Amino acid sequence: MNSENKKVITRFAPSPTGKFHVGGVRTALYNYLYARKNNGTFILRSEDTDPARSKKEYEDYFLELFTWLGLEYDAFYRQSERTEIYKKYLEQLLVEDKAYVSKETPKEEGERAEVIRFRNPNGKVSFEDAVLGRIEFDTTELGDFVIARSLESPLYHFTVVVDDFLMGVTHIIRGQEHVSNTPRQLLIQEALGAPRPIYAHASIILNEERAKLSKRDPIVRPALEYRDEGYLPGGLMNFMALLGWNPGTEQEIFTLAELVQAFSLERLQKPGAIFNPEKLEWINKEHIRQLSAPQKFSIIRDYLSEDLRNLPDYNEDRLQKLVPTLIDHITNFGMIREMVANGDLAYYFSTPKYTKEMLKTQEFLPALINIIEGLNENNFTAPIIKEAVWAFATEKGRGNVLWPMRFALSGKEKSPDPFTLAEVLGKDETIKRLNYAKDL
RNA sequence: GGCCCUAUCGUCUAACGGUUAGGACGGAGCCUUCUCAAGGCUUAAAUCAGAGUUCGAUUCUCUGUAGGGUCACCA
Repeated sequence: MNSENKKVITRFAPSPTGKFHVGGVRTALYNYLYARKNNGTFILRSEDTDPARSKKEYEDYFLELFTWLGLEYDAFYRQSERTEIYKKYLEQLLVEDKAYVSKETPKEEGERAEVIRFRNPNGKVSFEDAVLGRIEFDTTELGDFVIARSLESPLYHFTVVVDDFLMGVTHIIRGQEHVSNTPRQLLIQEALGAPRPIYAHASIILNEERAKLSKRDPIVRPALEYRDEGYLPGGLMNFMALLGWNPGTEQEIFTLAELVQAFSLERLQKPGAIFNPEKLEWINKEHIRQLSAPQKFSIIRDYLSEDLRNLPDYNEDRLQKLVPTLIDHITNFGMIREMVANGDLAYYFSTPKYTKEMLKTQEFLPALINIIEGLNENNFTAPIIKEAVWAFATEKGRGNVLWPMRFALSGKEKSPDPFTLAEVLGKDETIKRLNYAKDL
């Protein structure tokens, strides 16, 4: 229909009127992916034309979010700094009588006695949506809608159209809640003589009640909270990408770069998609696993508490050995914090306290200690320890040997297996704790 | 209510008009196992309803039903 051969330019245009919610991450991502996929340009634009609701801190919020996500934009605009530009086009429409100054009776506080209304030609408009197909509207019901409070105070529908026009935006990818806004914007475009971009209205993201995500939903917290809870940006984006889009293959785990390669407008879904937190957990876990060992280590260390670090036996060699075990137990790094709070980590760095009854039996501890004494401390790994202890444990009843061993090392009803514990603790510490248990 | 959109397992989804309707998450079971996880294997689970078109409808058309979005001097 148009812009087919032009360089692709997409934009994401949040309004700094609140903390950016996760739902928006998907729209931002799709615009980013499509631009990158086509070697195009991705623009970030702050739609801060409402002085009453826009706040700098909210702009900072989504800027910080973009940094965390690693979504690089090629240009950044602030609509509040473009008043003169809008004014010029407003005047043009006024001169051409495509808009007019209208006398009003203010109904609410802050309303003006005079606004600028668009002269609606009252016809039918239709457009070809990349995901929804042909959509037709009768614009009569829209009336002569307001496009500006005054020459210096333009409203959303107007600024969006002017900016998309001036910035050369070729593809508008946004949520389906915007389809009913499209006719107004089409009308303004025509009045301005602006080319029509391609629209792609992605499915709505729903909560468990099948309603659009709103601020009150516990899962749609401000996007940065996902960072604070220990989700990886790649994991979050991977999950969001799959809400309303699929690659057409059975691949489910993607890096950002892979998403860029796989993305296409054609595979955007029509039906609304429910935000499913369990799948996020799984996807995030897969991303955690793909981290390098040093990355895992340093992130885990960041989630440790001061108290834990101050434990008498705290040392990072031991933490290093603990990493694979910890990674196995988490789907996000916030769970490390929980483990610390629940006391599931303290025993690695301080001698556990427990009573002799909890060991169930001390009978086989001396023999067990003997076996472990015989192992080489430089090759003290879980498989080797298991191999050394297994036959003995089987002979005496595994629960009679393994439970006291594990308990002596952890002081916990639940913990990783005793061999893993022993490896992390090292030979000396293991024997020390076993002796303590034996003599209790 | 007007206008607009949508309809495949509980969820995310796949399927040139011809498939035993596939995969994943979650669930269940089994294996492993001193505990808790992880892991491996297995398994249950869906085409909203009714007409029509067609040799043949998940797929196309219509109607119904259900759900959702949107109706600002917000964006």
